[in-house]
Amino acid sequence: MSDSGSTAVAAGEGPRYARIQRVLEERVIQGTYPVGSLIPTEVELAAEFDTSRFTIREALRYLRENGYVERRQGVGTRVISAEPHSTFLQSFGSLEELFQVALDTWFAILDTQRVVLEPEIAELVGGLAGEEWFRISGVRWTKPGGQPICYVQSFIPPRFEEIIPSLESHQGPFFSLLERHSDGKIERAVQEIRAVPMPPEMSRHLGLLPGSWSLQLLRRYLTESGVLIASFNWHPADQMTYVMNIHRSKPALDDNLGPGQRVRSPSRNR
Amino acid sequence: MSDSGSTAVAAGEGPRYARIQRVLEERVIQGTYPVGSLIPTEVELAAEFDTSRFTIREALRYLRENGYVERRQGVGTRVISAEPHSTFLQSFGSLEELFQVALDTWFAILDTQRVVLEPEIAELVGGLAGEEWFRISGVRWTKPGGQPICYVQSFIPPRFEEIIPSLESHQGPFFSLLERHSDGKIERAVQEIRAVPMPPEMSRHLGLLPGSWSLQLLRRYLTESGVLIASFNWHPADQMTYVMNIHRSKPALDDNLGPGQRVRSPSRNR
DNA sequence: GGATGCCATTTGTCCATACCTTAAGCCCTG
DNA sequence: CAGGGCTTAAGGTATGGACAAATGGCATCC
Repeated sequence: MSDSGSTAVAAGEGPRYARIQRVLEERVIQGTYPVGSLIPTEVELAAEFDTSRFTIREALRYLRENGYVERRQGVGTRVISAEPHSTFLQSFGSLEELFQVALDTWFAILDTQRVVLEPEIAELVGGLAGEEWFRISGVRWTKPGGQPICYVQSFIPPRFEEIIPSLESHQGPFFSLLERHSDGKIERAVQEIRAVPMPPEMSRHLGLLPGSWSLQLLRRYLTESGVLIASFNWHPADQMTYVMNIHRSKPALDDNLGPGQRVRSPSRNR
Repeated sequence: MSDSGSTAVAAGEGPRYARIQRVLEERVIQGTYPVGSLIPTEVELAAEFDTSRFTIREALRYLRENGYVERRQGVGTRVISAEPHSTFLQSFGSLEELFQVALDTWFAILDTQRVVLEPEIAELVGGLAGEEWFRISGVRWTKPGGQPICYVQSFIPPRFEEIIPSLESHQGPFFSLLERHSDGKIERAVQEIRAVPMPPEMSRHLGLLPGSWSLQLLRRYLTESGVLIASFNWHPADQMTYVMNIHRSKPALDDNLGPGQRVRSPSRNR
C-alpha cells in the first residue's frame, strides 16, 4: 500500500516525531523488527531519518509507553510485543469506588470474633487453614433504621490485633484505617463475584425469606506484606446489579458514571 | 516537615527533573498552586530552579500524565486536580479477555430470530422498545458433546441484517465480526452482573434442575454509532465465579492471571 | 460599538552538543 | 582458568538556542 519503510521521511502529516513514530510502530507490528530483537540505536535511527536524537527519542517514547519496546541503558531498545499493551481499561479513582455505596450508607456491626479459619474459608480470604483471624460481621443500611442493603463479614489477619477495637468506632471503610496502620500501601485488590444462596442467619438479618439467593462479592485488599482485609458482601439477588465500564485506551476523565455497584430499584421483582 | 518550596533545588536523590517533579507535585497537592489556576510558565520555573526549559518540561510531563495539570499552547499550564488521576485500574489486553472462555470453548447456536424488544429487555440491551432486533440463542460447551458452560442470548440491532447469516458459521466472538462491518471501532463496553433464577428453558438446555439459580452476565459493546451487540450469559451459579484484579497505578506487564471469569471446580456444591 | 487584524505570550517542536550511568564484552593479570 | 579492571557502546540527563503554532487581549478601523 504505502511505501513506508523507505528512508525518506514517511508521508503523512503532523510533527516529525509523530511520523517517525508511526513508521516505527508499523515496523514492529509487521515484524520488520521482530519480537525479542534489538532495534537500531538512537544514533542510527537519527541518521536514517536525517533528524536529531531528540526527535527519535520522542518517537521511541511512544513505543515504550504503549508496551511495544523496553529500553535499557547500555543495552538498547528491545521489542517485547508486536501489539500495543492494554487497549482496554477500567479505572478507579480510588478503592472506595469499588465500594462506592460505602460513602452514602451506614454500617452497623453485629459482632466481632476471633475465629479459626476453616480450609474452605482460608482459601477464599487468602490465609492458612488453622490460623486465628478476626471476623467482623454486620449489616449495611441506607440509613439508620432504613432499608438493609447487604450483610457483611470482614476477615482481618491476626497481626492487626491492636487495631480491632478502634475499627468498631471507625467511620468509613475498614481498609483505609488498616492501610494507615500497615507497612505498605494497598498494591492490589481482587474481587470475586458469585451467586450463592443467602445463608439463613443473614436472611434473617436482612428481613428476607429463607431460601432466597444473593449476589456475593468477595474483596481482598493486598499489600506487599499480604492480605490486609477480606470482605464478603451478601446482597439480596433482586436488589443488586454490579456494573462495570470498560474504556478503550484512555478512560474518559469526566466520566462519573460511578463504576462499581448500583442498587437496583426494588420495583423489579419476580 | 521539609523545607521544600524554597527555591534551592529540593533535597532528595535522583535526577534533577525528578526532584523538581516532586516539588511541583507537592505544590499542587498542598494547594500552593490552586486547582483552576495557571502555574508559572516554563521559562519562569526554569529561572526559579536555575535549570533549562528541557528539565522543566520533563517534570511537567509527569504532572500532565498523572492528571494534575493540562497544558495548552498559548495559554499555559492549568491545575485541574489536586490528586493524581486514576490510581487503580483493571486492564484488558483485548476485549476477548472480558470473555476469556470464548477462546477455549465451543459455541452451538440453537436458534436465530427477529424479535420485537419488550420495554424491559430494550432497557437492558440499549435499544428502544418496539424495535425489531435479532436474537441469537445458544449454549457454550467445553467441547462438542462435553459439559455445558452457559446459555447465551445475543441481541443485535437491525442495521446488521446482512451480517446475521454469516454469524452462524463464524468462529470466535460475534462482536469482532460485527466490529469489522461497523463504522467505528468498539469504544466502550459495559458489563452488568446479577444473580437471577435460571429461566426454565435454559435449565433444560444446561441439564439443570428447575428452580436453580444463575450468575447472569450482560455485556454491551458500544461504538460511536450505538450498541454493536448485547449478550446475556447465564452461568449455573455453582459453576461460576467472576474474578477481577485491580492494580495500583500501573498494571503488571507480566500479569497473566487471566482477568475475567473462571469456571469453578464442580466439587464445591452445597 | 462591534468586527477585524495585529501582537505578545506560552507551549510545541526541533536542533547540535555534552557528559553521566549502565551494561557487556574484552583483555590482562594472577 | 578465573577474576578483575578497562574499553566501548548504548540509553539517560542536561544545556542553550531557535523557530512554529495556538491563544487571547488589545488596538484599530469601520
